[in-house]
Amino acid sequence: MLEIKFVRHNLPEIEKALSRRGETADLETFKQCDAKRKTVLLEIENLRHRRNVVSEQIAAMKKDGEDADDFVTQMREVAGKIRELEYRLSENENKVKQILLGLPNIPHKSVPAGKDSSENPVVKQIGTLPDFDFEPLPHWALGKKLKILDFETAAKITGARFPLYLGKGARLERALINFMLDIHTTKHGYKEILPPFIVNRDSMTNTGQLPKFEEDLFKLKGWDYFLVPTAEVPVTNIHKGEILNEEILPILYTAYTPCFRSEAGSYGKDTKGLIRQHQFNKVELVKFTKPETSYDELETLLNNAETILKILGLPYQVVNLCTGDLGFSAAKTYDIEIWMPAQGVYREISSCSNFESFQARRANIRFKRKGEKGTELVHTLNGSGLAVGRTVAALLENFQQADGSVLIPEALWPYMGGLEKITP
RNA sequence: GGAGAGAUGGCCGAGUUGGCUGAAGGCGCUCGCCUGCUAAGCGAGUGAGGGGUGAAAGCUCCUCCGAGGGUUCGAAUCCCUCUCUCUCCGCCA
Repeated sequence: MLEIKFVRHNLPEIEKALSRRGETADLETFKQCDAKRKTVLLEIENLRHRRNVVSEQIAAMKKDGEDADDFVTQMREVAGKIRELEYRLSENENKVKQILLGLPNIPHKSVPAGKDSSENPVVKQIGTLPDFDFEPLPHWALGKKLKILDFETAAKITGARFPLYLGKGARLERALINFMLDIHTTKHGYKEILPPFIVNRDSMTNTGQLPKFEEDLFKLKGWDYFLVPTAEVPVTNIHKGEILNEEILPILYTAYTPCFRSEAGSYGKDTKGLIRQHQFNKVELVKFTKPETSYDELETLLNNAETILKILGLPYQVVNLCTGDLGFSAAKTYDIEIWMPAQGVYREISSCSNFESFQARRANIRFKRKGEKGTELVHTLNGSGLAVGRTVAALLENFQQADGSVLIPEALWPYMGGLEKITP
């Protein structure tokens, strides 16, 4: 959410930012309701003041045994008027709030203009692409041959777009989760979190999934609860409503969770393999920072995620999401895209974003500077470090051998019980 | 699932026959004093959000005692609903 004062005084800029993202909003209604809200509020405050003063007077008179009936009658009328105005106020406030909740974040000035993902500039490319002297298989075919992935059985158990890992495949997934968490906690200074996998509506609203994107979520029947689409939601909400001390910032959390996404509107896209599933595992990085350091922290967050790929030896590129591709809550996002040789494309494996105060304002996460009065909103950031299923897919495809086996990166050997290679 | 207790400021904790209590007291924190050092001591200050006014310091008004609603001239205090926490019983990984 953007600050109401900012929106109020920068309507043209908001409009411009919206159009850069290819979006629109009903700013005219916002203007009207906001103005109305203010005049009504002023009127209410005046009446409340009068009521407070006279009520005190009534108290004094009663104490002295005087008759205050006239004042009481008067105030009865005032109370009625206040009630009426309060109703009108809340009507306008609700409209204003709904519009505010529907406004996406303002892109940072370093975000390039563009209409969609095809216009995301590549920031860097790391690693060398594998050069096969045979036709590389897609990971789903490898998974089947190696008997470590079985999507047919998963479909039998649940339905389409669910993974079933078997044997070494299950072990590999678990190894990667532990490996990633270990790197982030021991090398990068993050604190490990294991959060609830189900969250309430308030938490989803704070991070921006709601109210706009409810159709992307799995909702529990009979509860106003949702399955987490990313650990970002429960972890960011750890500090909701809190006023943090300056000294404890930045706060760095890393968390493994499964992620559940309805993938509404993506039918027919990436139907094969581990790329687009209703359930996948992810290790997430979350930061709470002071405003002046958040963009530096975004760079280190990106580096922390990249480190995983560097250690694993997987080739990737980093793109800077353009205005048209930027997520709703983000002010700036880098995507890390992993090379998938069988398809000959780069696929997103991590998304690292600075939300500035957008989520903090909704979640009311503030901090206090030492020796200064008042509070400020923190900046929140997060990024995948990394999506585990897609990492498995990338490992299989990039490290496949002519004999159908797949080499396991050395860093994972201890996590695989010494296994260096998966063979059919 | 059954029975009961509770939710107050950064923290602890008073306040429920409704009326100068935005909230005593303590801790913590900030500034000053004192003090060979440390500790202790003394003095002052110290919630948040919003509005008006002002160049600013400030002054002033409104709101907030888990959330929402109600009663009342007036509610932290009374009533209702919800959420959460704790205790006991039951059940259970």
